[in-house]
Amino acid sequence: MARPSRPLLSVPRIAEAALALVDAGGDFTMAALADSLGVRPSSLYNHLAGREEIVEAMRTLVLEQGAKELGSEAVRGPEEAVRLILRSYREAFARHPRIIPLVTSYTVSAPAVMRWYEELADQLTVLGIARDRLLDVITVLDSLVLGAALDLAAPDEVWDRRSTRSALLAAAIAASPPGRERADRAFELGLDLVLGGLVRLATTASAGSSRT
Amino acid sequence: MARPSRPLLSVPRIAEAALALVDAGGDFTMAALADSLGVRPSSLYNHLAGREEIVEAMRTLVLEQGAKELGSEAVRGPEEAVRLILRSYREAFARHPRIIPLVTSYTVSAPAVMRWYEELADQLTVLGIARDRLLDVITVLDSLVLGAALDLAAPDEVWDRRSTRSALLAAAIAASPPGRERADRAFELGLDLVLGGLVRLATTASAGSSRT
DNA sequence: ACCTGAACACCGTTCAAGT
DNA sequence: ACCTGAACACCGTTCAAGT
Repeated sequence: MARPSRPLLSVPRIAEAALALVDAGGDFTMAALADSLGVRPSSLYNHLAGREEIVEAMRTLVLEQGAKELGSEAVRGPEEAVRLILRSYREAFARHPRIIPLVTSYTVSAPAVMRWYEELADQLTVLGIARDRLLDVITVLDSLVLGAALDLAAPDEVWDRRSTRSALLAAAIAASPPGRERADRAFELGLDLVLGGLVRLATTASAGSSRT
Repeated sequence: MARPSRPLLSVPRIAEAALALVDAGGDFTMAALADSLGVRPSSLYNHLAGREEIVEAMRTLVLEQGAKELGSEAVRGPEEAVRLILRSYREAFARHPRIIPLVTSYTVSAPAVMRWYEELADQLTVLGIARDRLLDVITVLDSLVLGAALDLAAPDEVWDRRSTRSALLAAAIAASPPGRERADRAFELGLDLVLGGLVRLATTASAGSSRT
């Protein structure tokens, strides 16, 4: 059939199909991806340079979905705003937890991702975080969210109860709800702990610099 | 030459050689690994079931190195103890940051890893964390450390200064030290924020439950 | 401009043969 | 028990040919 009158493929269509494969099976191959699009593997190279660019397109797709919800809610203040930003970022990954391992070693430059960090920087400044501390704080929040997202990709039983000889740890594992519920509760606790610390950091820093 | 009088290979030797390849190049292939051991690829299968088991052996190797330093220092109290545990875990990965992306999808059962969580559970209990909160807290700390470790595997320039239109974010990126120094400073800040929160959590919880 | 089909080098893994 | 060499199916990628 050679060239169709209208293109069968596009970068977003390819990324969506790849995401569906990863959601279902944890990974994708060029052959399976082409198959699911009703096309030959070599056709994909008319739209992207290769597998790596497909992964990049998937990440952009996921984060753009998350960014949509960002401005939609009324917010009571900067602390609440930071909470919402962090939650929405984690939830974007929570919808497709299995791409996380594919996406971890990368350079951030996609506009959709950058906007997320810009909003975060703004709200942290309103909260009172000093300029020279800003990127350290962003890095901490990034670590927490990425680690929490990673936790979502983990198996339901993160810790094997039978492989410990500690009664204390075994009991804690047994008492905790499984999988997603534990992950969600823990993330909210993490937000409480870190944001509590941030508010105090902002307060003490501004008290110290009030004579400037 | 067929079978040698003494085995040329062993699981630890294979894991070490694979780790050297990953440290140098970010990944390994069975062919390159066999080559670096002076052996044919098929020989590896006499010692492990396949590539996946090699990755597992590498993780165990890295975490055992980190666990060695664990009990060696005198400690002033449980908060300091928790700090040391978290630091040593992150530092184990910091020595081989490039394995982190290979190792992120989990099932914790290796004894070396379990001992780390046992010690953490003990010290958190001494600190005053309630039993029913224990696994949530461990999950938060796990997220922070894993996220911070992931940050170590990232390129020197995590954020591309030129791809943002926010003057605030651009200035923060420009002002921050590059690569490892930013990552280290941010991790220490993360420890301060979370542990501060944990101490307050322990205090308020024990105050609330004092009438039990 | 965009899909195809054949061909490429390379990948992880299996297994009978050898000592 | 442990290394070898040949063979396997599969992988991502290239490119001349077709419209």
